[in-house]
Amino acid sequence: MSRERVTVIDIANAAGVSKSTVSLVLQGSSLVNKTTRAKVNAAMRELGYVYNRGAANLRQANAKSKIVGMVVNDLTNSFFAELAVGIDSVMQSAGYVQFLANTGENIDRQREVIASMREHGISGLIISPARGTEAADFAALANAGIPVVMAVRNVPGARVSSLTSDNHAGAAASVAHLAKLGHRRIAFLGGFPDTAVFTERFMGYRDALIDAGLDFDADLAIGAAPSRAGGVEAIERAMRLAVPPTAAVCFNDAVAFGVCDGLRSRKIEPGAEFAVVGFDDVIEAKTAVPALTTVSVDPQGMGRRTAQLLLKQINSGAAEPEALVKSVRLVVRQSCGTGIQGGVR
Amino acid sequence: MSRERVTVIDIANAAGVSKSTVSLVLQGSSLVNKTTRAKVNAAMRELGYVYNRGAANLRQANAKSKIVGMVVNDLTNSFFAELAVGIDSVMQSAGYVQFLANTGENIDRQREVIASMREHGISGLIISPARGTEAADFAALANAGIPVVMAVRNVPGARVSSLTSDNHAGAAASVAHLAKLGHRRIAFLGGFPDTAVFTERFMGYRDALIDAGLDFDADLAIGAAPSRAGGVEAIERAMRLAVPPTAAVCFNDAVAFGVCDGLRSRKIEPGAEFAVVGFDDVIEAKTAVPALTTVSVDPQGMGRRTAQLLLKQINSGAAEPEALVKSVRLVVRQSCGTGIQGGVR
DNA sequence: CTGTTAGCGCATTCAA
DNA sequence: TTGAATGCGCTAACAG
Repeated sequence: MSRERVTVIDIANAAGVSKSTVSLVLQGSSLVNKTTRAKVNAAMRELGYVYNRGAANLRQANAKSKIVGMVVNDLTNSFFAELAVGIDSVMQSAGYVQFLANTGENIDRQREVIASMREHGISGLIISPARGTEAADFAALANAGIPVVMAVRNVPGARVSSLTSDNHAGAAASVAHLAKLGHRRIAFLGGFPDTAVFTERFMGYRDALIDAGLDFDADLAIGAAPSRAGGVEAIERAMRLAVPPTAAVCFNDAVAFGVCDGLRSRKIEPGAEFAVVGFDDVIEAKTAVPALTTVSVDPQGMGRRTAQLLLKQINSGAAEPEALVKSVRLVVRQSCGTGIQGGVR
Repeated sequence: MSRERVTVIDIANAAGVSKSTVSLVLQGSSLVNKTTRAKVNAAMRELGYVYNRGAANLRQANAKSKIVGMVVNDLTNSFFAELAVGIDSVMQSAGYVQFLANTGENIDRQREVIASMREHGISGLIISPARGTEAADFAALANAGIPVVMAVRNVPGARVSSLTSDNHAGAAASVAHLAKLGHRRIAFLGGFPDTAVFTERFMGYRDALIDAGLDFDADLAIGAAPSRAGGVEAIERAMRLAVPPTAAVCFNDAVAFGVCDGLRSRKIEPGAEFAVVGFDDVIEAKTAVPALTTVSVDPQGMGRRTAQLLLKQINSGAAEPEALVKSVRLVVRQSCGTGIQGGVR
């Protein structure tokens, strides 16, 4: 039954009052009589009235729409899924609804969805930009006074807020941790030097080596796919060196898993005989490999902070002040869980 | 610079035409002169005009809003994240934008977000309902002629479309597979009998045993948490039986991992000496354990089909016909990947 | 406390 | 081919 839309005027008639009285009731105004209010509410319930935010928003001069956009480069990556959940959590509490779009690193799609979201009246945007995103992609938004905050990834020239994790510090902390355990040959395994994230982590590793009074040996930095297979490959190459490492900082946890696989196939027990540290990118909180030290970023917490930052910008009206926030919770810990919590469908 | 909103009238003035001419250009009408069209387009570009879909939609009598809602019980579970990506993919292609909300199994939140989405004018809803969802939760939507399709989970009494996977057939296929390999003592490990999914899989297991001419032995059905730890626990109990099993159907892949862990700690090689089959719920496509047979549901494909179903319902106008679709791709395969693809931030 | 009037940005008649 | 008028559902002034 595609019922006709029930409008304020319908319920006004039903309640025997005028539209504006109904409007006042809707806004919870105290200027309306209790009994009148009750009658109006009753009518709304009976007729199945639903508030039309689109119309309301249209009327207000330059109101904020209680809608935000959220575009993610890869929701398939559970890091971003967790990020989305964190964002969603605070947005819901703040009475917002969010558009979600997955770009899959496709920049044309990204442009389309941003344009589409604008037409739909978002009052803010959180974006983890696809590779190749340019500062110009945010010009229109910024120009229209719509706050944008970038999460996880950053686009150099863009004059918008951003919230990224401190990759440099994380890698440095990992090295310091291993150095303190007595390791002197520490490898950096996995990843390709074509991303900002890689560069940051690698530089952190490099700088920390020097800080710890250790030499930087280029042979110990072995690039490989940021996957489990890549980790296997990298550790194989590493162990074939004349003087193999005794510990490794891995580009991410997938690589770290692969490194553990490779070590085990050589009858070396990871953790005990060979120390492995990995960034919690892929599997993060849900999984933990015993005796594997991880650098954790808490994607949900990052999402919440991102959302809060956007809300602040929206409310402050002046979206001008582009706060370039950096760093989030990032701890080196010894994990000991049994891994892979049971998600249930 | 919180610029004033640029409206059709602004660009009409700039182009030296009337508002309705602009409107015609916006709709790509062929009733407008080429040069005029060019002038209008130029003006739009210069002034940075953005189409206001809210207003446009308000004007039309009972237009469909090109917005759909999507509420998920747990986006943290990568099965649902993949599902969301599949849905997003076809919705984007169809020119829709989608609201996303994560309920975290909280039914009050679910009611709130559904109400909120209605107020924002969704023209359809895809929902993987939180536990405890009642048929009545969809009454308002259905009454307003807004199509709803449930994904993955089903709510018995609800008169809305749904798309669920064929759990019974999957479990049965697993048993048949193991029986053909010569196994006669096949266990069902993990999960708790408080969910429909468990019941369906368990019944599939049970029915298939009988079909294969094997006895159903209640001792071989061992409940445990649907997690890796649960899998360890279940296989421990199973192997302590007087006549232990030689193969197992696991409630999900997390359990299967745990079972493999448990077997290895007993120096039994999973796959070779003991056959393990698990549903791909948690880690699905991204991970694969060598020599572990999995029953795969392809969440993205399921998402795409779900979205298509919703679009069909939206376009058919009459949302009445609640098609109770069932079953999606579900194959028994021998996986052999290295597992955990490298997601990159 | 409640009703009247006007208009948000747009699309759709109807004339010109 | 284009301009003038009308209304979608709602809020914002004012009057009463």
